[in-house]
Amino acid sequence: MRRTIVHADLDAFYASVEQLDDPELRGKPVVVGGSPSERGVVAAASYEARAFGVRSAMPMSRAMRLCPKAVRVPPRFDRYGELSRQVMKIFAGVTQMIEPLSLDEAFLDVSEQVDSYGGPEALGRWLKDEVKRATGLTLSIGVGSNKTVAKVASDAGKPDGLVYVPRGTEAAFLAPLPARALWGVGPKAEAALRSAGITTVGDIARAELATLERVLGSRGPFLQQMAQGHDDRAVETEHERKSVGSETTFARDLADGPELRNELERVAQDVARRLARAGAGGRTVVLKLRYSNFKTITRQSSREEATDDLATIVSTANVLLDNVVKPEDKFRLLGIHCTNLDERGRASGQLRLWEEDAAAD
DNA sequence: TCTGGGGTCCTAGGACCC
DNA sequence: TCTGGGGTCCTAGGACCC
Repeated sequence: MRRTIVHADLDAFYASVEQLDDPELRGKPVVVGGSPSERGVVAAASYEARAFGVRSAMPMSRAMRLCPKAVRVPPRFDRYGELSRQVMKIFAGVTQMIEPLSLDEAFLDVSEQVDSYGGPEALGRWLKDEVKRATGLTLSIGVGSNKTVAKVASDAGKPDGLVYVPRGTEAAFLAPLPARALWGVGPKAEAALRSAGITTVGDIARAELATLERVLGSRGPFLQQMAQGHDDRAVETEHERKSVGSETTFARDLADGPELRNELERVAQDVARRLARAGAGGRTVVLKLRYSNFKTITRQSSREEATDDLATIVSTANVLLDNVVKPEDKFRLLGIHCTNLDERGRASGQLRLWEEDAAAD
């Protein structure tokens, strides 16, 4: 069947919201994220800040060095959630086949609706105009015959883009792009591909399958399919949550002691609260520790019955910590995750993406 | 330059069962 | 005193995405 898939992505979302709500910030470099003195990183940067080389996930200290005039704003996830819901409602007015990927991004299957909107580009234009009118935010749109093409197309047009890739031109559209443009190719895969002489999506499309499997393992065949413009993955409207977690990086490294154990309890409270809100319990408690040298370990413990009980989570995590900690250890991060969620949690998970926190830009 | 926090998925080894 | 093997669960680590 001939499908038409839209990928919609709000531009520099968190930073754009801050500029929307505070006119003083418009036209200025704005960086959303934690403070440099507390080891924060950039969650989103306005395009004015990006001009200085500031990027998402960059240490805030570096961002402020690159762009000393940047205005740093702490994130306001509740506000981003409000606007996200408004935008998702606009999408829902076009089709019920929506797969939100984060607060600012979604796939839409508009196969049934595209003709009545006057075609792919007209439908994309309508979405952009409607979002702009209702919220003041700019949206980038990619339209194509599958998810891969739609996603890459919206990335290609940013910001405020509208890129339509007609059926039959998928492979030609993708071929010149860097391998990194494909979903699932990160720094490691990119480096491994380069060492095999593969740098573009077109190279992946043409490569020997055996080479790709050697370099990328079991993902090789699927990535080649994507690179050739083939992707029959459906837009998934249901999402099962698999885990609930919380973690915190300390402003300064902590050795074992009351301060660290208090942080553990605080993190556990956050997890228990969010489990309760989701109506979920987990059978497995995972303790995550990052040492001052950035080495990260996890230790987990499973039980027969799922739980969302704070005291249980705290005591389980404390025992896991007891089992690994040495007196000379210093930690920069502690996290607790609950996995193997019970049925209640998985069932209620699908609503959360629409309603809850967050991913970066 | 000094590295967040929310997640998902995959791999690989070992225990255990039949 | 030289080997089973398939299935499932648990654990630990890592790549990747936003």
